[in-house]
Amino acid sequence: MRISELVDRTGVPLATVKYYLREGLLMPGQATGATQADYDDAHVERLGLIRALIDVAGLSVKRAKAVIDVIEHPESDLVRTIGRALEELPPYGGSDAAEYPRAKRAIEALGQVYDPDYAAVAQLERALAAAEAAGVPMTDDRLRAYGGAIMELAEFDIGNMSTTDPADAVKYAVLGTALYEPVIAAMRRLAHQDAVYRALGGSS
Amino acid sequence: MRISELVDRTGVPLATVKYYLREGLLMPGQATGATQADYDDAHVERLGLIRALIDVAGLSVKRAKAVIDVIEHPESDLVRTIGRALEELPPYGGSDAAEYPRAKRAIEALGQVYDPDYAAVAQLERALAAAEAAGVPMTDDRLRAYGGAIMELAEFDIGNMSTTDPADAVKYAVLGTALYEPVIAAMRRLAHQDAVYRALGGSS
DNA sequence: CAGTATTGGATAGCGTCACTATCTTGTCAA
DNA sequence: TTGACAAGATAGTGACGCTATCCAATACTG
Repeated sequence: MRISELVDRTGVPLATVKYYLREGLLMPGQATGATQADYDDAHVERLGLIRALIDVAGLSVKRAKAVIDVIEHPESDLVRTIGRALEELPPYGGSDAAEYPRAKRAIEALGQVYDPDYAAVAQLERALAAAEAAGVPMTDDRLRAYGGAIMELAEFDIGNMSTTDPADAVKYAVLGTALYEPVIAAMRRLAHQDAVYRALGGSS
Repeated sequence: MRISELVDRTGVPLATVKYYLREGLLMPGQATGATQADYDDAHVERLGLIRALIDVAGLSVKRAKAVIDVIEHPESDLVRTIGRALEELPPYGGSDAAEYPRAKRAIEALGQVYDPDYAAVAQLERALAAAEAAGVPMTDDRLRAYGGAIMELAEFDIGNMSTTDPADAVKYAVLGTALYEPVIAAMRRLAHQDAVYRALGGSS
């Protein structure tokens, strides 16, 4: 299809499609001449992915490109590849303190291995520090309650991951992380409302 | 304390503190003269909250102000007040479609009440649509697994909410939502890594 | 085959945002 | 009384994510 049809099918403005092409988020079409190129369903899908990463997952254009690059060119080492992609996902790590006391305590309380090289450790530290600074610190009780529920989530995710195709596993892991976090957040908010509603016996 | 001490204690640059004052995020100090004002621990705490909302929860300055306003001046109707604050939290709802088929199906599958007026319904719809568009659609299996785990989270949260002091409840609900979502996201990522690590038998 | 439309490619501009810097005027403290 | 600091106002900055315009080279259309 021509670029105008791609624009029509996705709803993404022409100028923006060209911008994504320039930035390397969208692969160029098959050139059929000096001023013409063919686009196909892969381009439609890619635009969907780009918008999902930018609009829903909240990534910047640059980080979205990094994530797409990782998915397109996975390394042989699965765990490292996924780790690399996850570092592009928000929240982003600023200065690396090399010391994450809150995160360390939490992780060890849950019986997990504490490895300060994981980007998520720094993320957890900052999230915990922020909650503390704002006056709603993490308690041991809550840590235990959250830990159990989150283990459930994680075990389902990992259990459903393809172990045969590494490229698929990377895509699943990265998109699963980036795109299901908003799903989980929304579901939690709804569950809160439901719980409050039931706690109040259905009255406003 | 003087403004310079506030700057030193929080690490927030002077120009930025003035900016927050201008924008109404930070309450003015007690004026002791035409060019002098006193700041106290409440100001230090507020700056911590502002940075937590902006840097960790990812709010814009304007939305952070809206959240702070709600916490400071809660209405009598608890549920409505919390709802108002939650709409300021990302991800933000764009055009209201009034029809949320994916979210409706999911919510009813979990046995909750579907009310399209909740902002979180639109958020869930967009998150589900994005996952679908990106090629990792929500399955019934996953919905059930997530639903159970998330109910656990929500029940703990609501169970620990103060039912006596409305102002406290609002603060707890809003900050709990805004600041614990990053905590949960980080914990899930770590749980993923832990699960993969154990699935691979400890080898890299 | 003339004429209009469309494309790819390049470049420049725009609006928002979150600061940041400067300047003025007043004031406190030594 | 002098020099550092403060408040308040205003303008500027750099990044970001588009968006608009131009141009030359085709491609369809009648």
